[in-house]
Amino acid sequence: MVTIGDVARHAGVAASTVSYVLSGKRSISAETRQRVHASVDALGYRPNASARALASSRSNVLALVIPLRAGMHVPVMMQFATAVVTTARRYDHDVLLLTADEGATGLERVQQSALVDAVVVMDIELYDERVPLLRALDLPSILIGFPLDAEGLTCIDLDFVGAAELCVDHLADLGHKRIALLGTPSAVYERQTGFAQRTREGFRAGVDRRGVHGLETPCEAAHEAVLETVEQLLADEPELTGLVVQNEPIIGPLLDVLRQLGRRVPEDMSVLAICADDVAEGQRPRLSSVAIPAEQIGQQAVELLIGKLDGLAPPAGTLVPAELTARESSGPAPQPVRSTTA
Amino acid sequence: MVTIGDVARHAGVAASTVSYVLSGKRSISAETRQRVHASVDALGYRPNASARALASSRSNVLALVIPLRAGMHVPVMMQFATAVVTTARRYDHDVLLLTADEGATGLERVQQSALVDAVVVMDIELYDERVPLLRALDLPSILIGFPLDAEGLTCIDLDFVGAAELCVDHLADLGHKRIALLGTPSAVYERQTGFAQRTREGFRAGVDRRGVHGLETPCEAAHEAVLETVEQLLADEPELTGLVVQNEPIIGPLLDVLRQLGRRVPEDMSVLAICADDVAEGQRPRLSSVAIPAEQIGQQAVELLIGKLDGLAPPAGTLVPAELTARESSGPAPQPVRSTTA
DNA sequence: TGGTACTGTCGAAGCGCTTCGACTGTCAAC
DNA sequence: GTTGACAGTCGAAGCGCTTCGACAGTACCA
Repeated sequence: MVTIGDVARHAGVAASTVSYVLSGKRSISAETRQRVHASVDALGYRPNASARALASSRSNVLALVIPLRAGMHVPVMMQFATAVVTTARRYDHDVLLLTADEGATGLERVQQSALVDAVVVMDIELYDERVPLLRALDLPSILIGFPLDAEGLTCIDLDFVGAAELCVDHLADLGHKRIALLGTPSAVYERQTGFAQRTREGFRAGVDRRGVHGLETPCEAAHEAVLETVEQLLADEPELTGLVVQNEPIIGPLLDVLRQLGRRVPEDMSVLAICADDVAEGQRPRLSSVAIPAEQIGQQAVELLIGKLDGLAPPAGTLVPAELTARESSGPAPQPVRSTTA
Repeated sequence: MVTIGDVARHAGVAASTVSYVLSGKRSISAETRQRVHASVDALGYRPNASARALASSRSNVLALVIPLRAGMHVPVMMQFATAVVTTARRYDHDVLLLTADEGATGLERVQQSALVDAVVVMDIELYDERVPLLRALDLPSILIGFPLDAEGLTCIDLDFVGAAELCVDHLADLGHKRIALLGTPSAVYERQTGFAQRTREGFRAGVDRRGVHGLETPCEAAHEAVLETVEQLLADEPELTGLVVQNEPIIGPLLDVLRQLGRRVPEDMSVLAICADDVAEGQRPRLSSVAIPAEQIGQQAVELLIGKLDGLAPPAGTLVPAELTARESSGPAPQPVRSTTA
């Protein structure tokens, strides 16, 4: 193991000089700088993370709290996680993985033991138990998702209210009068998960504003559940012609169910999804959708956090604007037919 | 921030005594021990991780290298990751997340900077570039998956050869004569990913041993690709009556395609999957399957690793035995029909 | 020509912990 | 009564780094 002292000796300078060359915190002559860098390379020096953390009280590690709960769609979470790790690395930070089941305790632990400098928290509920803790603990943090009371916290998320409104507008523009929101499993609503609640809120607002008729229902992930839910929806509203889906795992089954029930997409039923673009593209017909830009959000979250660590004042809340991409699954509302087929 | 010195003062002992009480590395009188614990609680003391790591050259952090590659099934990986984190916590360790795209470099980095004590590597290829590095780097490691040459390394995985053989045997026992392996996307084979290769190997061995006729094909994840692949399979082998699937995301589409092609499961076609139990249970009909016990493997991996850190000699390779659960999707082979239906 | 202001470098202190060796009693054994 | 062994505790050193203050040297201005 080669230490900073070895490098200093090799380069014929003091250890502190090596430190300053590496950190750039004081000006060093070009010549010395070069010599030090040469020695670093020659010896293959790599600073010891613990020593550095101890001396500087900065570990260069971020914690990422990922949810492991019922009804969460795993691939999307993974995209967030990946973006967080990749971006953190770009700013010379590593990422410690905390599972949400360690809950608030875990946050306290990593902060008090100075394991991490800051934390990224995913899957925020409207009344999240971690929120008061985060406010109290002076550990810089960013939430991916908005609690009801975001006072004093930095949050970022897709504008789900806007996403739902965009969907309603799109359908209304196409002439649909009776539409439904096929949501997440009910457990997600019961937990008061922010994104689900806000989507519902946006849906309601859109429906009111456009004067169309809107139904809402949660939906579990199993194939059978999808069938039942859709049948129920059609029983409640036989003239239903538009569906907004916020529930990635049921997208495949939903399209099957519609086929099975003899409803063509988009001729008889327009389907709009709030999901990752590749999922939308992967369906047949390709789904019109509002993308969940997980990568962008994850990246921006880390950048805001790093900014905070550098003393920048971040915006309190960042809503990433929703964008709708029209593909093949949405079209003009079918004309209501009476029994006049000949 | 309360330090060990504060605790010592509060308890009226030396700092080293506090340290020994906490680590148990020297015997301490019951009375002192109690006093120290009382002070720890009273002050809310939590050892500083960096200081501890620096002094003891043990960070109590494990690295987890997760794959982010084409064709990997995300939910299963997540199960591994979760099991690893949960188990690590049980042994008082944390988990640092490394993405595979930092590759070998990442491993070198975390080792040289003494960020982690050991590493869990997932998604091993037969000729994995990280394998020689892991052998060279003296960083305790465990691989989830087997490279071709596992000499000097500790590996653990499901016995995929056995899993495939079990599937072939099950079908052969039911009288099936012509079966096929519907595998992972071809990118996974091209990478020479161990689990895919070994499954294929077991399939071939089983087919030979039982004297049945076996086809093999990779399959991409899109719905259309599944349709094409199955049609091709049926064109090549019209009398096909058994399918072994190792490709979680296509399971849903596959069942649809079979329905669409008018093949009833299991009356006309038996389907066996190698997948997580909840996925198998979630289908209609419920799939007969060989489970991928991600949780168990992840847990055992960490336990082996912690053992290694404590100086225990681990077994070189651990193959978790495959187990087949017969559910509703497999049944006796249909009798071959000529055109004698009336 | 002296004062001022940098620039570039060094040495030492200190981050909070572990661990080694040393010291003090106690108690059993001879 | 020594002697040894051992349990229980302490102090000091040191892990590898950052950072602060000091200081020499150079440059510039009055």
